[in-house]
Amino acid sequence: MELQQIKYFLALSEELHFWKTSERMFITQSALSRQIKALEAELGVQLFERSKRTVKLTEAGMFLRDRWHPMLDEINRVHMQARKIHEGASGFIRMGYPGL
Amino acid sequence: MELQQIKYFLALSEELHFWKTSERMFITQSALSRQIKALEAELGVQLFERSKRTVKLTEAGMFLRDRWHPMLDEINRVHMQARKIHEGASGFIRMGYPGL
DNA sequence: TAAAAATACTCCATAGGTATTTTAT
DNA sequence: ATAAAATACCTATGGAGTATTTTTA
Repeated sequence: MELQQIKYFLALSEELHFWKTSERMFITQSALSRQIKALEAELGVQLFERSKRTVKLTEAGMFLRDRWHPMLDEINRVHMQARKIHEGASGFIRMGYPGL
Repeated sequence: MELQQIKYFLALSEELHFWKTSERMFITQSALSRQIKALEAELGVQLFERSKRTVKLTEAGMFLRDRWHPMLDEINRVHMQARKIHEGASGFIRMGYPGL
């Protein structure tokens, strides 16, 4: 299970349309289809019900959408905070060596 | 940034030793070194200070360790819950077709 | 000089693209 | 007939292994 797959899943869970989602995620419909399938296989959880003309979330899919979405936001927030700490730290080092 | 890299990072943040960590994660020291480097590059954040004989966490590294660790636990918990929902749902379907 | 991390090179697994097939309307 | 998802096939990127180099204690 990789973050990229979760991002694909969240996008598809909003669009509920493989083609539109693949465009939005800058991959092909084919690649998206396979990634979603791989995610479902690895989780052992069916995420969508495809009736060949419509795509909708399963109950487990809705559950994961509701949990994963805020988690990815949190990952981004934490990343940004870590950058600030890093920049603060390296800024401090630079201040210690004026002129370099 | 991928979950596998975060797992490598968390393991290394506990061991503070590339060789021991690589053994524990079932990869080579070389692969671990590159993955940590790739993670640092992608985040734009230095995670460890290597003084060629010792490895220690930077301030940003400590921050990320403290945030990411519970997040990965949460991901696992959510996964397990989703499996239960899936099994419940498919179990229910089976109950609707007794004999199949 | 010994222990530990980084690097150069190689190989392979897999993510992604193109083209095609299948299916429901 | 058309729109949409799945699949077969191919390519290329990058993750991992082996061997080697670099570094400092």
